[in-house]
Amino acid sequence: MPDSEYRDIRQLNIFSQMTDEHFTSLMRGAYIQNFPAQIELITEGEPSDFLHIILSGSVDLFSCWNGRDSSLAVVRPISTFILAATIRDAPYLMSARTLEKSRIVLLPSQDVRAIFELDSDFARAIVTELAQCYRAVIKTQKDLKLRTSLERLANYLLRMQKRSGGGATFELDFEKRLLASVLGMTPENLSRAFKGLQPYGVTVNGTLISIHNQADIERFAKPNPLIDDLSS
Amino acid sequence: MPDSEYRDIRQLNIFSQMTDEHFTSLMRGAYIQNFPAQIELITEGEPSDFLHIILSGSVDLFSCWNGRDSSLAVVRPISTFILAATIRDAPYLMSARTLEKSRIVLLPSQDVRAIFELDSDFARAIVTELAQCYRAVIKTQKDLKLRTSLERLANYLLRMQKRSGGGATFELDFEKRLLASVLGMTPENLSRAFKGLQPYGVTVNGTLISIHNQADIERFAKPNPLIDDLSS
DNA sequence: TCATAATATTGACATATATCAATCCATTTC
DNA sequence: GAAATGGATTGATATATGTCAATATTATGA
Repeated sequence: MPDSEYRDIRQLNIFSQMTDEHFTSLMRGAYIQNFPAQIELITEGEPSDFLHIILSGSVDLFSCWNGRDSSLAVVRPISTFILAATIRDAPYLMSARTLEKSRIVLLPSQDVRAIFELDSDFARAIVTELAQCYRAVIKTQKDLKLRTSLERLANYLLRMQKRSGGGATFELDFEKRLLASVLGMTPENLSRAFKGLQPYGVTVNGTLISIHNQADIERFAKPNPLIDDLSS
Repeated sequence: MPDSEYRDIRQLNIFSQMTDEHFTSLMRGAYIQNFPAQIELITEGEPSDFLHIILSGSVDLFSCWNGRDSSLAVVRPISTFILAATIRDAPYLMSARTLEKSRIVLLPSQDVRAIFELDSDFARAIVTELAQCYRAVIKTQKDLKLRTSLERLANYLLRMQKRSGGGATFELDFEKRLLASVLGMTPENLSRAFKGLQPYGVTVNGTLISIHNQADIERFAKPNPLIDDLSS
């Protein structure tokens, strides 16, 4: 593994406070791999053998039941995923597949749990991380239960706008079919939802979104930090 | 606080491994109170001043947005709630209200965080707890996104049946209006959903549920441990 | 015990969302 | 560059779910 990647991983909140010795020991057991697009990295229900770290590319976390499937989240660099399953030594609740060519680090779950027992700063960092993940899912659940699909789309666009600098135009960062699934709707409905936002000054051209009237769309979307603030 | 309650709290997973000294110190700062029904204990958005422990009664965790509201969970004894907000020193994401007369312990969040820094066994116990909470919410999200309301109800009934011993009849443990909100539907729709399960051998009489044909309802509900197992 | 209030149910209807089929459009592949 | 592929859009329609109003049922308190 190149030094720059090693340092990038070290700077993740979850690893930044642990001792050098423990970090080195964790990394010694790491596998690093480049995966092509559309590879299933993880299948729900299987034992959680590895904690994953995504260094480049993007990964879709999804789940299937009774012939249906739904995307729960898209993970981007640099972050870990499947932490809770690793810690609890429990089966994966979601499957994961690469959306594009992606570089992934695999840390054996056993090693992670062993260091977790040894290094209490690592344990505390995991607490903080899990608490944040938990709160993120609660926010998603509120989004799903309290909002219509049109409202979810409007707020999603405002979050993306903020994340990409706040300008009037920005790009969607994955295809609409996937976005529909993340937002809990069908692709057809997403198309119609985009049309439904036109009266509020939102236009779409391929993956390019333009917000012509910020006040209008915000008045409709009513974004709320307790649902839409990604941090905190 | 009576000794028996003190011991009950001590036996919660999150507290059972910490030193006596730290536990005693935590409990010294605790407030214990009996609340009547329908008291709002917590309001979303406010700073998380206390970690709550419910000793008796029941508490509804809910959230509001744009004039709508939805119940996210019902908490029963003996357990803690609002752990993630306490740990992150972040605002509550949900409100909480007593559903009936309830006995609640309030632990100042500052104290919890202080002991969290001192006692690494406590920190590790919190990791385990948060990982479980996280996985529980992910399961709920899968339930919401992958199932229709009829399927959610069917699986909910199967979970309750299991929890109450597995017999053919059992009681709902809160009113249907609340159940509807927890399941993400309206009370009217819940009524119709109960009717919709009759062809699968489910009958309802007030709060008493009877499952006349276990195989039939299971064939319809298709329960899945990755969604419906409360533990793991 | 009755009176009152709250919850639950039902029916009629409106809206939201999904499904299916056809077409359009962009991209890839040869 | 033409064909082929897969995603995106559109229209027609079906289904699921929500809303409103009326009534029934249950719980509550004087």
